[in-house]
Amino acid sequence: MQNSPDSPPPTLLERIRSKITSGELEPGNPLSEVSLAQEFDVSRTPIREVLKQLQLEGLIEIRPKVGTFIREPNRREIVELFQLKEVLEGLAAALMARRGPCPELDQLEEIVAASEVSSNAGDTDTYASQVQDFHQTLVDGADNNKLVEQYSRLMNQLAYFRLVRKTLNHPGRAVDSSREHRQILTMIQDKDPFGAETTMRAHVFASTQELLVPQTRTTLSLERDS
Amino acid sequence: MQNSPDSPPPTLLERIRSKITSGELEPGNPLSEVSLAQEFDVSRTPIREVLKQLQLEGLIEIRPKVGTFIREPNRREIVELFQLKEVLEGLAAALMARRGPCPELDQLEEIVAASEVSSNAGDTDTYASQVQDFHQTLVDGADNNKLVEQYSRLMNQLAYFRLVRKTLNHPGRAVDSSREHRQILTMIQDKDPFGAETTMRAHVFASTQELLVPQTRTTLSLERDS
DNA sequence: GACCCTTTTGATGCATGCAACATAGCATCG
DNA sequence: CGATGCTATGTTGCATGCATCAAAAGGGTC
Repeated sequence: MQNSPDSPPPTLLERIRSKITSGELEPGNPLSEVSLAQEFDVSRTPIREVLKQLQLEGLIEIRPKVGTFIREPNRREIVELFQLKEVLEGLAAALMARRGPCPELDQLEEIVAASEVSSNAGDTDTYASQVQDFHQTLVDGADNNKLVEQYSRLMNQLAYFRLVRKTLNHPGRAVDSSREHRQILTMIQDKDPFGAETTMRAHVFASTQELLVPQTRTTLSLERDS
Repeated sequence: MQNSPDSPPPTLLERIRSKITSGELEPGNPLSEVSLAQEFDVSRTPIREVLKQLQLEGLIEIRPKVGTFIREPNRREIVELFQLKEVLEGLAAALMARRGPCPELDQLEEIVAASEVSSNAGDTDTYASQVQDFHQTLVDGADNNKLVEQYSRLMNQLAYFRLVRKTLNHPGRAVDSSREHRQILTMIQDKDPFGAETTMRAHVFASTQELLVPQTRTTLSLERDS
């Protein structure tokens, strides 16, 4: 009994999507309908429906009569997606601050406390997953289902996990990031929507800059190792 | 030769979607696959693919083994969608202000000028379409394709056109709205991203309030008329 | 008359087969 | 030797048929 009773089995859509977002399949790789059909032991028809939807989500590209390929967002698209990420997470912070106490707020407190430990310890693996949790919990805590939907689509497109690790490898970013998380949490607890949103956006922007200009921090890492 | 050479014929997805968003089909109405297949002279297979995608967009609900129905967003969902609309259009205004001169900026100038005329004249029909143009042009002018995508999905879900008319029927709202448009335009021209975003968000918020609390303005209109 | 069980109906879910087309490899010709 | 046209192959696009299931309709019983 691996499954808890109320967790439905993942749909075909989710299973195929996770094959892509998990990085199991390289960008540019062709995705044959027949091979997917064999792999998941269904016919081509449901596979085709899934692929069409994944195309709509921007994860794959279906070139008619040619084939289906995993899409790799180019730099411009990544910038565009991060601009959206900034305002969506900013909105989440503001909504959560307005909302007041809720289960997600307690979770946030725990996550931030734990992440302060791991960031100071330099445990980037643990911290990376805590960063994920922080942002996801914040979006969930906004109590806006449509926001959750749009946000998850966005994160799927970014294949975010592939990128976060890179950022956090920049020494010093983890502790900075952790401090920013604490600030945001405090502002939410103080019911300061404007402050929470502004700080959140600055935080996302800073993380984005780390990602898009990786060289600067890498230079710093050399200093640390010496 | 109705079609201009570079405008592709609307896809099946677009045709069926427009049947829903145009209000041609009432919410709650069943959408049979076979009847749609007959109407568009294709088989059920492509229809099914389209319906699955429309479900993902939130426009319809597919109840397995039962049927497909046009979804009507409830009040809570509408509030959620407008919260998103606020930040997305705010982002668009900020990006456009940062961007500087562009074709869309000139279009905006023309639209605002024309809408000032129609709003003062009380021509709500004309003004309603100009409002549409204003917001769409602003989003287009942000030069962020992902934003355009998310925004259009959002507007489809809102079936916005059905609602705008109601708002503008509130006497006085049109002129207020028009004045706000002018303010936003000026701030974009002045390259003031923060001001443009803030004003845009306030504008969207005000319009939303008009929609969700229709009674207030009706009361005010009595005062104004007296 | 109300309730429950059975039947019927109509819808979707999926498998399969064929058609259409883009691409690559190869033979042919200049 | 290079360019061009042809053919082979693999892919998607779509139509159709059957299986499956939910909900309504009907009949029987209490």
